[in-house]
Amino acid sequence: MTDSDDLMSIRQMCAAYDVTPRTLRFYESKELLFPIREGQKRLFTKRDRARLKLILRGKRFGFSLEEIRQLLELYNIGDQQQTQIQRTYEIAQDRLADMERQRAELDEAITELKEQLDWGAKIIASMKQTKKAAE
Amino acid sequence: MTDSDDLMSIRQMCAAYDVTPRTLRFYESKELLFPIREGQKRLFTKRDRARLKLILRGKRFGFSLEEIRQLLELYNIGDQQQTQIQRTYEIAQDRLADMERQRAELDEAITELKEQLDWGAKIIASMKQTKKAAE
DNA sequence: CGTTACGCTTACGTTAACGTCAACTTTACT
DNA sequence: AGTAAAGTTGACGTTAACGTAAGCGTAACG
Repeated sequence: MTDSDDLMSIRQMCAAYDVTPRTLRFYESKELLFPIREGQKRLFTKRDRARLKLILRGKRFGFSLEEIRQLLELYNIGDQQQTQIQRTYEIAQDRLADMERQRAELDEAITELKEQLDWGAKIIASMKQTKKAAE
Repeated sequence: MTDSDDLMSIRQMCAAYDVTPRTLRFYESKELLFPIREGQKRLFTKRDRARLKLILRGKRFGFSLEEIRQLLELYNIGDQQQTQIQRTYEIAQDRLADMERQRAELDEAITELKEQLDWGAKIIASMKQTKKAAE
């Protein structure tokens, strides 16, 4: 078991994470991924895969790729100067606050939506009753 | 207190909900709002304002305008035929499930992000210590 | 009666995040 | 050698949700 089974082709990546080649190349162009090259071809490392997972999850929360790129720097924290770290740290704090606000609103909306649904269900039920009575 | 103080001009709407005229006209064109007309001019009713609030909240959760439009039909449930109601009802059920999944993921992400931040904070602290020691 | 304010329509411009060719090259069979 | 599979780099197309500017109507104000 060498280091090489740590590397994946673009197709393998696509299959594994359900994305297109275009997407992976796009992410590379945006400096979200840094696959190494074997000649022309891209080879994705374990690190790229970890990053991709975070990217995909980030997207599900509505983060922009640029925001995700900044968050990813948290994982590179050792590379940066202290001021940079502080900045990144602050960005993440803000994001966290945003997310918690979002969750609170989401809770509210879920509750209200559920009420709406109950209401709708009751109307449907009453309509069925009316229909039955008319038969 | 007649019915007329129930009506707002486009500018009043913009001020009240922090949106642009363009946005309101756009929402109308997409059949999310239905302001009445006084000559050429739009007059927004209480109903439009209620809808706008829901639209803006929907957006904060990353719903598309089209999805929001469908959700808004829930509030119009009396107007529809039974099959239509059923469809809308199902759509809302699905959305609700989506939202709950989203919340679960959000909870997870918040937890992980918090851990990352703790980690970052510790590193920063230790760096300050090191710096102090060097002085 | 001119101009400022508000409003309208039409229509082209913009950003994000890819999709979708086209036109190669390289590698892998057969 | 022929060809199919997998990969590459441009470069233009697409959708959503407005922004922005042009050109026009009208209504109140000084």
